[in-house]
Amino acid sequence: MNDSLVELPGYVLRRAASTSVADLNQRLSDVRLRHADVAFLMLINASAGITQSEAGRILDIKRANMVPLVARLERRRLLNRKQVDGRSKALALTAQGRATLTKARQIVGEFETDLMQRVPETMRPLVLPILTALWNRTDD
Amino acid sequence: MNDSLVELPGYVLRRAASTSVADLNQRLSDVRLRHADVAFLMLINASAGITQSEAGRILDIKRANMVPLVARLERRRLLNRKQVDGRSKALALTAQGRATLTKARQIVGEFETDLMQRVPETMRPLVLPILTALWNRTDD
DNA sequence: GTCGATTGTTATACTGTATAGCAGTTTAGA
DNA sequence: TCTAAACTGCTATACAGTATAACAATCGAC
Repeated sequence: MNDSLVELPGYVLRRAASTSVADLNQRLSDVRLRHADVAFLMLINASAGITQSEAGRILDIKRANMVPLVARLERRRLLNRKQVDGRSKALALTAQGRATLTKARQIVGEFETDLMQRVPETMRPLVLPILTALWNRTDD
Repeated sequence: MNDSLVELPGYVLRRAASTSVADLNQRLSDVRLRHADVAFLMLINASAGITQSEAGRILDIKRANMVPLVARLERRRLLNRKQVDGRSKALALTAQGRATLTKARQIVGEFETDLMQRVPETMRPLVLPILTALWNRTDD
């Protein structure tokens, strides 16, 4: 069996993800957000009125861990919550949240561009299909 | 700009890595190891006599964090340390370490196979090249 | 031979993530 | 309709991973 780490797709996948997360987080420090915050804000923006639980399911964030995440972004007035029934709370971006998201999106866009640029041009069209296949969204 | 998370390679990369790490860790619980342990053991096996610091540099593990990692594996008699000069300690696998690594390698092999199987056959040859390019090993 | 760099180490802190349990609410079926 | 099961947000807590700072001992280069 092959015993060099750099030839194990699983290992390289982990390392690639960890360096790219670090890179993105550093870039996002300009807007005092982390990568998970931006994913969360993007989701709310695209699905206004979504509940915490539902957002957690989509982003794979446990209910318990959504609490401090939402609280922090609410404290910064980037989103607000509205009781939709006795249990659920609907999330929506504030105007400030949308403005901050616009800035964050710019940063993410540059990051994604730079990320793709690392891949030789001929392979680029396969990056997303391959990563999506590796994700295997059904069993996460 | 594109605003769907599932179309952002960076996001999909993170999710793919996180589900695959969880998967591998679960499989490795049979031998009471985690993915980082196996990478470490594989490196020592391939480079007997490597020092802690050097291993840390290769695996991107901080010197301070190597200490409990090495201590735990040494306590389990999977590796031993030999003072090579006044500072450095050379790492090597014990017989038990090699035996455990053999089992772990089997598990990793199955994991890697299953991982690749998720990707349509025609794209498979590009998985490693693309992941390696995304890793961008020079700036980690 | 001295000074800067390196090694292993301790202590510490922060992030991310996981589980268990709780009160209140909703929903589905007997 | 009533009840049991499922769901929601939440608290408390724990653990893994990772980061920094500082230290003593040692090494290496000039």
